Amino acid sequence: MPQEPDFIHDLNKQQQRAVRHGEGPLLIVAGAGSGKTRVLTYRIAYLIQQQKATPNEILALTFTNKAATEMKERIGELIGDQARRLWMGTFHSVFSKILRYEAEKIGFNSDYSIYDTDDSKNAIKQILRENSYDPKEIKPRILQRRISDAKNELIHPGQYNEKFVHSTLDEITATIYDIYVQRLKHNNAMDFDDLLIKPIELFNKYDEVLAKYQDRFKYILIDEYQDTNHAQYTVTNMLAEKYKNLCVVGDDAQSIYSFRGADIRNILDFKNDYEDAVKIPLEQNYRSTKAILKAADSIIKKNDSQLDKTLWTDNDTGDMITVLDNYDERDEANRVADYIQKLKRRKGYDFGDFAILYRTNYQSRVFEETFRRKGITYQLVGGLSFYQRKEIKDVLAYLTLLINPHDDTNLRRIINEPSRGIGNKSMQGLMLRARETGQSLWEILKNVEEADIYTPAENSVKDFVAMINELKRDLANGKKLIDVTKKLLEKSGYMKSLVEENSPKSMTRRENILELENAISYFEKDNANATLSAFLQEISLITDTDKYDEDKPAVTMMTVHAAKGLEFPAVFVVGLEEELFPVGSRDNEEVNIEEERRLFYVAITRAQQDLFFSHCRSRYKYGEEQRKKRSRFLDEVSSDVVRTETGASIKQNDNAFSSSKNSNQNNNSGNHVEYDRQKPQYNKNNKSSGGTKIHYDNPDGDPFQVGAQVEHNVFGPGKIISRSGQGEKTKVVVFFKDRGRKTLMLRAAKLEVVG
DNA sequence: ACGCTCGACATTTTT
DNA sequence: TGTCGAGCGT
Repeated sequence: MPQEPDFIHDLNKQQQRAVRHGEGPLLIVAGAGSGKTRVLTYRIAYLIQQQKATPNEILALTFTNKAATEMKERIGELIGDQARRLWMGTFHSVFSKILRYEAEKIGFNSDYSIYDTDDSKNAIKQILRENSYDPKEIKPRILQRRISDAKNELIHPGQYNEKFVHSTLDEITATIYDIYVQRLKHNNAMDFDDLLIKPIELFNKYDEVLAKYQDRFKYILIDEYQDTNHAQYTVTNMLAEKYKNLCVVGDDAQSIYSFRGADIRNILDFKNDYEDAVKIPLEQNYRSTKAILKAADSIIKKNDSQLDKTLWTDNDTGDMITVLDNYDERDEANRVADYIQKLKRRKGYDFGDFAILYRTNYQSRVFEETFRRKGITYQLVGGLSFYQRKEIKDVLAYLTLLINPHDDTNLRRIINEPSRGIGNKSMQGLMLRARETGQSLWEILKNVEEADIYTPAENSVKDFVAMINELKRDLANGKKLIDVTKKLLEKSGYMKSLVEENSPKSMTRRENILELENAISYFEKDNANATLSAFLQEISLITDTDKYDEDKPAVTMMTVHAAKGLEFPAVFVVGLEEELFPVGSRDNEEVNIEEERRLFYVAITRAQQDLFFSHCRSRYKYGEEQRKKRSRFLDEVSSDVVRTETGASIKQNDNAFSSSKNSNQNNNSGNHVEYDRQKPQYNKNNKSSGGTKIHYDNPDGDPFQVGAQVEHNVFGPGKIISRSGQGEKTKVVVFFKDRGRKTLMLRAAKLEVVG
């Protein structure tokens, strides 16, 4: 056995144990900031260096491309170029590669399309229409969700029909599920869930295929194991069955993907699944101050079930966490911006040291506007990804058609985009014919004269078919992808119609298409034998989260989900209000409050030095102003590590504003009361939560009351946020639309009430 | 067949 | 506040 590499000494005792662990199952319970990625990368490098396995005998699975890329790079630094031969990537990308080799065995072809959530929804909507359901009554989103859940639980349409039908909606789900699965196969398409469950089908059907991959993968490592769902759990256990060299890393406290079917029991029960599993906890946190860690710990303690572990740190105590109490989301953004500028001056921070974390993507908008106005550079991660934009999906649909013509969903998407006279009526006829003959839409189009449709449309179809055929020929003749794409954009009239539209929107779309062209060029340059098929499958699995650049000197804005695994010197967790964080329920689904709490825990533990919590008393939703109660999580945080801006304990700073004049129309309060009833200890433990003190007098004669719309001769229009003092010394804080918050003496300021 | 206007409805979180 | 689909007029 070769001598141990020097790099092992970079690690602490527990980390070394994890890296040195030889054969057999291994569970690493890695608390936040405990050097988990480091252990994984070192372990892989160690296995190779100790000649336990060659790189292509190691399978390492992550949840994001970003994590995979980063790990690959770091392993490369330890062992050099051979790192490139590792089987490392997201579950979805690794299995989509395996499926490309094996597709024929399960009735697909290796050029299969990958449907994202939108494509699936479209397919479902179409199926609903074909079966005389109204997509307005039966929402495709709900069905897609149910179908996805079933798939991840490995419940086939037949089983679903037998065992899970208790209501009308169940019945419809069973029907549509069955047709949906057939339809995707017919289209030679797989959705995200298929990429996980088709390998299981494959392995169940062909022992020798399973044996081949079992033999190949001597060591299997899984990151973020707490986020695996049943399908992922099953497929990895199948693969690990021979050698049982399965190493899983995770933290039950950071399980935040149950909405995607992630089952926290997978990590909690690992020791039951593998009796001889070795469990190694990583408990030293290298990331955060003691104060931040204490806040995190006080939150996670409120949850019932968790693996036993205690995080500790040698780091400084650090500053207390500051709670920002804002009037509304514009106020919030302004003050966060001010704090960023202040900290930058005082502590020598760079914009790249800050992160704004929120629960939902739409919250980013106000921050973007504010930061642009104040000259703060930022990078937005997530939201609508580049590859989900309409124009990009359109172009990709054209390209998909060139290799997978039977993909009706993508064909339907672009057959009349730009409009070329093939309207709804004609399409109805063509699709009906396709369904009756069992052929794909493309086959009907090829022989369009046999279908009985209007002559002008028929001619357009012929032109369309000719165009696609020509492009297919080009591709077969080895024409470069980028040239095919450019020709396609020209021949289809897609570019022309954008040029003619000549709006700001169409300009952006043209720019995006140019960016796509660049991506294609790069792909061709990087991959000697680049195929269109490989390109399309690769980019189907790219998300915007992957393009986060940690070296960019810009404030990062992202959801807490997207921030998992990252760290920042200074973090603002914003929008800490009831019904937002924790989120409000939807579709009658119960909110998993423990998961929301874990999410908050993840948010807190991203911070290294400085942490801020922020909440608004009022927030616009769907263009309407809503009163907000501050998040229960603020009351759950250990009160000796948080303070208000003035240094006071937040416990005294009650939520007076939202319970004043508008309390009777506050539609959140009902939910809150209900929560209190279910969990009376919440009120008992946190005396501050139920107060209904009225802070503001409301004498009729004085129009300058809180909430009044006012106009100032210099500052312009605004709204009174708060009011203090008596008589001549009465002061008001006004939030001006253009100038932000100002404190004014009522007596001196020339204020007028408007409206 | 197309394009415009109006109204309904939506915001969790992601591969 | 924004997007999407239905309905109407051309």
